[in-house]
Amino acid sequence: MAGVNRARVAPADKHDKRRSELAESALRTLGELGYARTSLREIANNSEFSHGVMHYYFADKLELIVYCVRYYKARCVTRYDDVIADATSADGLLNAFSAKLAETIRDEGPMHSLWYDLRSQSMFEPGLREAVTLIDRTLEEMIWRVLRRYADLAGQDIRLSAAAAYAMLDGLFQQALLGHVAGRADALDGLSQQVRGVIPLMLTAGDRATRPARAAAG
Amino acid sequence: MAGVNRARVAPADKHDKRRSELAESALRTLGELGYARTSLREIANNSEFSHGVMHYYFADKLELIVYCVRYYKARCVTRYDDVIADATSADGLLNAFSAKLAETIRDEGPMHSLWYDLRSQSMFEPGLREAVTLIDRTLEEMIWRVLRRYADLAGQDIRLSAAAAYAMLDGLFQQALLGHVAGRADALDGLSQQVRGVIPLMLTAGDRATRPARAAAG
DNA sequence: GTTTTCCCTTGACATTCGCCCAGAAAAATC
DNA sequence: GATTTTTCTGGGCGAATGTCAAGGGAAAAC
Repeated sequence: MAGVNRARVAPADKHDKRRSELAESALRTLGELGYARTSLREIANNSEFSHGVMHYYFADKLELIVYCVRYYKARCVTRYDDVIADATSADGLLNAFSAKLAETIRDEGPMHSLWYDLRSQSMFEPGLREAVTLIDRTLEEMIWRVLRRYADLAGQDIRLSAAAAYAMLDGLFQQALLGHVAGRADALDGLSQQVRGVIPLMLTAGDRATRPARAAAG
Repeated sequence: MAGVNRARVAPADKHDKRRSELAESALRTLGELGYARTSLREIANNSEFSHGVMHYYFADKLELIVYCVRYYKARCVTRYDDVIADATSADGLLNAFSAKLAETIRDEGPMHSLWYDLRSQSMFEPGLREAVTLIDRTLEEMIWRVLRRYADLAGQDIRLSAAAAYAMLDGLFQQALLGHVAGRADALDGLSQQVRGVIPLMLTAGDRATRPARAAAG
């Protein structure tokens, strides 16, 4: 009844492909308006389909949102893998990573706004929690990979848990995003500067592999 | 036109008092349902008034929300002042502060959820930004006071900006809140542990005023 | 005691929402 | 080319929303 009849060729792929198209369109609208103000009709208006089709591919508004969140995740997982792979020195990694953080805010600001919006919504909407928790975990692992590579290049150990390291960097990132959205011109440069100053503190020695003591001033 | 007619006695005080009552009631509902799902009728239902009165005291839904946010701020400013005043040693301050952080999540969880909800909403709703930015700044100053007192007691210097320190601690706090709301039993203890491990890293020497190197493990 | 002012209730409004459905259009199958 | 299946359209439903207006009723002012 729910539409899981497969005849012969490859209808499942087609089905998923259309879902992805709709999700992509939905993400664009969600990124602009946020979770609360985005309606299925608005999503459909910004796509090439009518509003009825949303309910054909998604049982529920929540199912659409969750699908979008997972779909969005897929594009984030490998965002900093190049940075990790290309790095040849601790300082080089630090510079590339901090720059990339600022860059993704500049290039994909609305998407990040949406992420924080949805994560907040998950505190009130239990149906969102599983997907949100999974993404948060994935991001934590991503940060952890960066940090481990940085520690390797610096020849030192990390003295933080993966959870703590991610939480703190996420806090910096979020503040920078807020500043960026609010129009503060120095938000992005400030983020890079802060990250370059903070990450060395997460290693054991702290003062040897990087520039002098005072880290982020402004 | 907006209702600034004062006759004789003290109508302004009465007016503001009622606004505060309504704001308090609204905050209770907002904390439970979040910004998106809370309607003026729902707020009124959870109060002793009817839904029409909201528009009598607040021109707009947004004005009500902003008033609520500012009203909520007033109760937060001095939350850790006792901790600062009562502390006699760096370790004592650290323990008291980290415990208080976890305590406020346990006691006022919904209110904090609402705060993060509204802060996220401010990225889509420009009308919220001013109030949100102001609160964020106030919280930053609060954290900075704690950190400065801690540095004084430890006889060391802080090697972070106020913005960076707040952002990172806020990140830890937010993750703990998310875990707490999701039902993770170790979220609160984990926060205290993480904070006790992280804050010493924010000072110059890092390894002398506190316990050994490895800080937050789990 | 009458009038005026203020506070609040109640009901209604236009709009919008998620959801559902009957049927058209398109694609696949025979 | 006919038939079946899949995909999509557009309208409509009930419920909920923010906002507003008309009016009651109590307190204050005269």
